[in-house]
Amino acid sequence: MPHTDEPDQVSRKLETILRHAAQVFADKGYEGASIRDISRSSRISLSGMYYYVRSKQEILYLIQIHTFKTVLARLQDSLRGVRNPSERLRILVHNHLAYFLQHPTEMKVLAHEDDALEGAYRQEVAEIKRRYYGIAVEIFEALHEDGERRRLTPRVAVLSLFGMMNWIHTWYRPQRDPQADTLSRAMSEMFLHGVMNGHHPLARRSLGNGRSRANVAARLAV
Amino acid sequence: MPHTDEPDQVSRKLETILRHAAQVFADKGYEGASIRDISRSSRISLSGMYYYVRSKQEILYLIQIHTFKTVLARLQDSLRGVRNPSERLRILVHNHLAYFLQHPTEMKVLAHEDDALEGAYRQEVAEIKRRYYGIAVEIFEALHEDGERRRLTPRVAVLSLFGMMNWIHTWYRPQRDPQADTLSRAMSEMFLHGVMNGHHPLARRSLGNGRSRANVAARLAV
DNA sequence: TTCTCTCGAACGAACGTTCGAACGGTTTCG
DNA sequence: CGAAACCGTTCGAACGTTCGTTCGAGAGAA
Repeated sequence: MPHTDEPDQVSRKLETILRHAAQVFADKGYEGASIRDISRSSRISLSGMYYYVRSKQEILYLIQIHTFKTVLARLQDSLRGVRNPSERLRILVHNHLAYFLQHPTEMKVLAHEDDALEGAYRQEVAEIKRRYYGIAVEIFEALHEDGERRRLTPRVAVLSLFGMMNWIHTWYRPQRDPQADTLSRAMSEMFLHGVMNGHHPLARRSLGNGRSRANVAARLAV
Repeated sequence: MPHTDEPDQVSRKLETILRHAAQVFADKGYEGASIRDISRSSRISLSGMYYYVRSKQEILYLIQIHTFKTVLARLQDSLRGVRNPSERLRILVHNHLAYFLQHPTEMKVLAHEDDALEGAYRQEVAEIKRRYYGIAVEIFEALHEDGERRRLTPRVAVLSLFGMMNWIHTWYRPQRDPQADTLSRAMSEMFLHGVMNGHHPLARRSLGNGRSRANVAARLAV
């Protein structure tokens, strides 16, 4: 029954497939999931899926590329016009986590099926990942631009930050854990100032200082 | 040919299987790897493997439980006698990363095949994980024992730290990246004091904020 | 008829697991 | 002492199932 009513029947159905596929991949892993699982879940016959999609790999590719492009585009949008490096860092963390928690299944597929793709698919996703990583490195380097000596390589710092954020898919429970705003503030603060915030790292002042200040810092976010 | 010379022929061969299995699981993922792959790699016939092992799940279980128990035991050993919370935290990070980098394949299997186990196998591993997590939480809470108000839930802080550490298996390259000592110092410092170490978090000098910064930002921006 | 979409049926390959035979060494016992 | 029975170990062959993918027929609108 072609040409019904909606804007684009084909891409709507492809979206349905990808939506269900992301769920199945998130549940059972890419290798553990079968096309039949996706077919059953999306109520499209097994062979019918191949009208919309070339292979199982392409399904994974489409999920990853779409998710990643969206996250990257939103980040660039949110970053536009913001110059302060700390603020830019907080925006990156918030952007990442907000999308993460809003689309947990896609993000799990992105984080967990990192090396399931092969060949051209793999390279295309890697290219976007590199751009995303590059933005983070630039932000990190700007943080230290005012002549402060560097204690960490940008690589280690940025990948550690990504680790914090991406690992969430293994433990986050919506009921139990803070929402995106709270969580991203917490992680930004952790990354920038550590959990011992208020104590100077070396000249450890033995006062219970910096209390209200820390509050304001969190609220003002700069 | 039973009873040759070595101490325990059977457990030696089981170890061989587990060693090769860890490599195969790390390369192709638990679901993506086949018993035949492990058989080929360890030079033991397909059916011969079942003399040493009950099932594919049991192979994964044995790898995970052994690795986890070893890491936990070493941690408890290294922690013995150390009271200072910061020092304890540094020991935990160093213990984790040192083992991680020394046994990268096992650690990847531990970190990546988190929910591949089922039933009793899964619960046994979860129990050890809980103990490990508990130690980290205790250390974190001791860090803040001196009346400082808490900005982070221990849960979020500790799981973020684990995220930093466990994510390493996705990016670490022995040639390129720092060794365990350097890396664990970097991550401990990051966790405790953040990457902005040296700046007080809030007392941001309100200079014409970032002329030179803005320059560089403009150059770097996306 | 042609074009877009759908799907039942089938393909060969690969999967985890099982079975029973065979091997060589040890133990038992006539 | 020699043969038979036994035991721990190994493995080729096969089991039933599931996998990703293909094919060709068919349905309905243009």
